[in-house]
Amino acid sequence: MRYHRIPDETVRRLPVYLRGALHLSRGGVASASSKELADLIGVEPWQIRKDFSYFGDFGKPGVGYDLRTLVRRVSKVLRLDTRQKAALVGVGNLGSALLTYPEFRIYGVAIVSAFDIDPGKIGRTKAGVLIEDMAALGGLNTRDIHLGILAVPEAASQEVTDALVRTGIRGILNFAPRRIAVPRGVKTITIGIAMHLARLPYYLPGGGR
Amino acid sequence: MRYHRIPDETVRRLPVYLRGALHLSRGGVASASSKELADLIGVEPWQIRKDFSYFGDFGKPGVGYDLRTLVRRVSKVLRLDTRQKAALVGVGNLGSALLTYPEFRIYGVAIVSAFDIDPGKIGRTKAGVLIEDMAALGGLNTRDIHLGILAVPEAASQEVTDALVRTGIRGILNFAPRRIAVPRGVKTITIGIAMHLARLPYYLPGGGR
DNA sequence: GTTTGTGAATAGTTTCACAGCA
DNA sequence: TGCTGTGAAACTATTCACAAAC
Repeated sequence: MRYHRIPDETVRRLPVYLRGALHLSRGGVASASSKELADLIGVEPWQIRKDFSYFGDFGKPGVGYDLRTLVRRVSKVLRLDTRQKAALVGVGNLGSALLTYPEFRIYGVAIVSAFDIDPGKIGRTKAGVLIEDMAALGGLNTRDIHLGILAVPEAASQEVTDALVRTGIRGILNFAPRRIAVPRGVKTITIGIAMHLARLPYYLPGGGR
Repeated sequence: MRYHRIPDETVRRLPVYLRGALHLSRGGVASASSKELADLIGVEPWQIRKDFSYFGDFGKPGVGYDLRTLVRRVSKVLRLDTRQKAALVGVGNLGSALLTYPEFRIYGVAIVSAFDIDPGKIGRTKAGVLIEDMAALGGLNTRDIHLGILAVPEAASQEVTDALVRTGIRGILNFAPRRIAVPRGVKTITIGIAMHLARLPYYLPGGGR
């Protein structure tokens, strides 16, 4: 195995592989070949082998991958081997849905803190998480929380981002429909839900493009 | 201008440009250069010019792009020049949030139909949309609905997808955390919310990768 | 002078095909 | 024999730099 930088596209696929491996593993399967894994999750086997080769060398020729090892190695690369905590900002419709979203558990990421600006929500508890006043956003640095989930209206997104960065957040999952500015060393991933829906019609058949 | 196939990555960025252009246009601005647009939305100017060059030729050297023209051309390419209708399946927490999601309006896409399996929800109205019985999913082909939004649990996703395809849906925005199988001619875009969050820790600083 | 549109150069990603290990 | 790991080839996308248009 050679020490390559791991391509971003590979990093993007790792959670997919991890989910598939966990699924098989929990079903009692001990090992799987790249082909079996690929068929399960809908990619090509060589893609999986190539991706694994960047941090590599835990497959056995003639056999496949030991799933426990696979899960451990991929988790470690993604830093999901230690439990990650996230703070949610914006407990509106989307934020509320995220608070109860079951999928985060699989990856060992938990929303442990929530903030909103609405006095009607502040002080209440949702999905076991106390909703705090956004004006008092802070102290996350001392609580080992380094991930933020941004589910506020566009107009507030940059301001809230700045507050998150000040209190030590180093990774932000952003649902506001625009790029947010962050200093070097802070990573943002923007999910533009409406933008994804908006490009779907392009691919509709007929109409002669 | 030459007739290139438009790269997928360009198609992905078009809704971003469209949103920026609409924003400026509504603020009373008549035209903008690639640099102005780029600064607004956080990309590089040459990227915008290159992207536009694929379906091209509506900028004026020395001046920039007329925003009305830009909006019209990009909308046409994305097929957002005619109002698009979407059906939502799964009115849980996430589905409910999507029903009230204001961003879809900007692109002229509307959720006009919703389905669920829960008898407690069927027959009720949410955000002005009647929730119908998922068992009766059909007839969308006669209602000019060709987009589907899938917000059901993973276990139901393939089955529901098949039903959607049978009733004429040709584009699916999938929130279930796995690839869904569709026949040729049907496009799916999967948004794996948890998977995006799961790759965020990889980019956290420190830890010596 | 300013800004577009685009070939050419560079960078990044996917796919192939096969040597080598179990 | 079956499957991994990986160079090399093919493909796709980004970035540059500049001639032409206004």
